[in-house]
Amino acid sequence: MPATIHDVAKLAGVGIGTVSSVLNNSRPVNETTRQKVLAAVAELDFVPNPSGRRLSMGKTHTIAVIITYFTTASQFERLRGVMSVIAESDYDISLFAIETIPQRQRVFQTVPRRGRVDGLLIFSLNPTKDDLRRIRQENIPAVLVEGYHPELPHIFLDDVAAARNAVQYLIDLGHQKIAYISDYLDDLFSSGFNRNRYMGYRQALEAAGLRVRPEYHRQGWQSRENGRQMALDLLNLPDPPTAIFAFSDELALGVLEAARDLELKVPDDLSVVGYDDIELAHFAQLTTVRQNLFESGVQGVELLLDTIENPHASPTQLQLPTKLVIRKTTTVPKDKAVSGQSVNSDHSGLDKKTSL
Amino acid sequence: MPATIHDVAKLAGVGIGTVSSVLNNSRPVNETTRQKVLAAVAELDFVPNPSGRRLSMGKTHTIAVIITYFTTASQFERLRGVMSVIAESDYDISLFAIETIPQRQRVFQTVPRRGRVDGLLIFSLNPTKDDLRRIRQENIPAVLVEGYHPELPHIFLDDVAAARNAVQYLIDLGHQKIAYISDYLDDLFSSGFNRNRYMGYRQALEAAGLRVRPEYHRQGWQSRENGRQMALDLLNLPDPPTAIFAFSDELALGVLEAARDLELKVPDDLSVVGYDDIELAHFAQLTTVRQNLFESGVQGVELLLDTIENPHASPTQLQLPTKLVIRKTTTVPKDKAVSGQSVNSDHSGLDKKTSL
DNA sequence: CTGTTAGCGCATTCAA
DNA sequence: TTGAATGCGCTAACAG
Repeated sequence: MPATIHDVAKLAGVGIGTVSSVLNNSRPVNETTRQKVLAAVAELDFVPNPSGRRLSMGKTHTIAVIITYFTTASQFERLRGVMSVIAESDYDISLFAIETIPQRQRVFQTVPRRGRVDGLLIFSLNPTKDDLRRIRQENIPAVLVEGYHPELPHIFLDDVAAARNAVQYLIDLGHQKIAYISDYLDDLFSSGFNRNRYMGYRQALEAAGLRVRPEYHRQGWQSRENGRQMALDLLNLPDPPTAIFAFSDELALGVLEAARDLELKVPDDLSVVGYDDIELAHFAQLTTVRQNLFESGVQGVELLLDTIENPHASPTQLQLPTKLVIRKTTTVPKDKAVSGQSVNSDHSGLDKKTSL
Repeated sequence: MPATIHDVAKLAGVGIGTVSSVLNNSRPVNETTRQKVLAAVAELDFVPNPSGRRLSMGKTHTIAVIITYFTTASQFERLRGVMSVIAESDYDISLFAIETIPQRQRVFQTVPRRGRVDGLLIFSLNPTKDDLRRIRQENIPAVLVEGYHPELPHIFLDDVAAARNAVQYLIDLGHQKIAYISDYLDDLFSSGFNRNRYMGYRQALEAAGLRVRPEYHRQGWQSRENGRQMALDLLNLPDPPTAIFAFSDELALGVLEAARDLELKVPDDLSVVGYDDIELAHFAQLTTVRQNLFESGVQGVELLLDTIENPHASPTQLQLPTKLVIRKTTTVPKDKAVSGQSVNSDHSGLDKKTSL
């Protein structure tokens, strides 16, 4: 069994209070005794037992990261952002992935507890009334990343504008038949951002006097494979779209696969726009709405850490910028194309960016 | 402040021992009092404080997952495997990402402690002598995933054979100028598997009577961008390779980007083989060595959970199978190609697999 | 400046 | 079958 603070105290010939003081700099200690203690600590290779200190201090030094869509690359990039700042702090990360409704319930019932974690970082999920009640009752700091709640600090995007802007870009290119594929518009996992992106999509169409066709909107669980299926369905329609706007890059990659399956050339036969700008969007040369995922993770923990330190500040809301990154999956539709000319004909390899 | 076991006991009109017994089924309790306790638990929405529990039981119900190369998709797929089994257990996951030597030291110095975690799951890292000493001294269960140590349970691949097989395939296609790009052959982060893959590469060349050219081996930190750089260097050689075998898919994707930069056609101008078969290898139609990453995570935790339950079993070693998955980034080299014929000319979309 | 003690919340042993 | 007492390892308040 590992050494305890008592072993150290005995070996150093001091009391346990002194050892604790040395370890935590909690009160001045005579330099000589200090050295004796340090020597004993080194000798015994002593590291304080976290359970003991947690119990005593009423602080866990642990942050729960609650993640839905744990299968997607975008969540991983956020998590990487989180880990990069956590590595330099003295907090631990406890990871909770939720994929199903029962899991969601179990996690929200047991995790947001004082004595269990010091704070909650919640990705892409809006808390329900019950969730919020528990969070407030336990008085536990919580930050939403890609989520929204008036009473909780959160990091969000202007999804309506970003989506509208992206679809507007397609319209400007000359597209009139633009489809939208997305996650389910209303389920327990939606953070509402899905709905917002859909709204932006509609707004752009309506502003251009284009009809919103219900058959051009497909919904399904987030995965590349589902993106492929939904795109296949759309492209097999009697009057298929010439452009597809996807709720996420994950789905957009599926669209690209579907185009390949059907031997359609992208962008000439089909334009595709994604959302997120995951690392692989660059590889796939996907035109997409960039949100800085890594950064959202970084800002999220930092905000949470602040909130833990300073619990009584009013909830901060942080809006992250988005950018339409134009790469090589979008161009003018075939019937509008002037022969021999293509909007995306350059091969500079440089991303062209349009500020939102 | 949340309710404690004392609050429950008082409300139910019983002793705390009884409450504990009900909660843990640790001794028979009269059905009537049992119901009273349960009612009080529900009323107060009581959940035991884990720190108290841990301290008392000397068990943390927490597993540390130590991950290097946390930036890569392959590690994420492993982690997903881990989370899928953890969700059904009553263990928590504590995540430690290590990217630098100091981080590595700090993590291995503080994390493998009884009272801190119940077990260690280590990804793609071989423990040093010091690491092992601490692990044994603390008597803490540890499992290596994509790692090797004679005294520790581990999950590994036959990397030598898998790499040899992959390079052999390139040779069979007619390639003679085959390069290898990899992680640094010897740094503290290498799990030795890198060296093994290099060995397989050499063996295949030597068996075919091909010269091993030092300038055809490049080393660099794992990232797509580095893969691109290394490939660029290789392809700008006076006598460039006609095929590149990459230590990982991450690097291989960088090679594909480099080819695009140079306007080389893959596979006609350059064949590329990766290693791992991450999800995006499918999207990129990359020929690669498949190791089932998700599965390795699953097997890893399961093995660890077993070891925690049953600490005195002798260390299990599990070899996972690999498969060369042939997609569309490999073909016969240009000078050998019979005009109009291409080995990979079919477009069935089905992966052709070769068992190792 | 430092040793001693109380108590954090729980499981468990010892009595009853 | 159950209540009370003990201790897990630590921090912090208290007393010197």
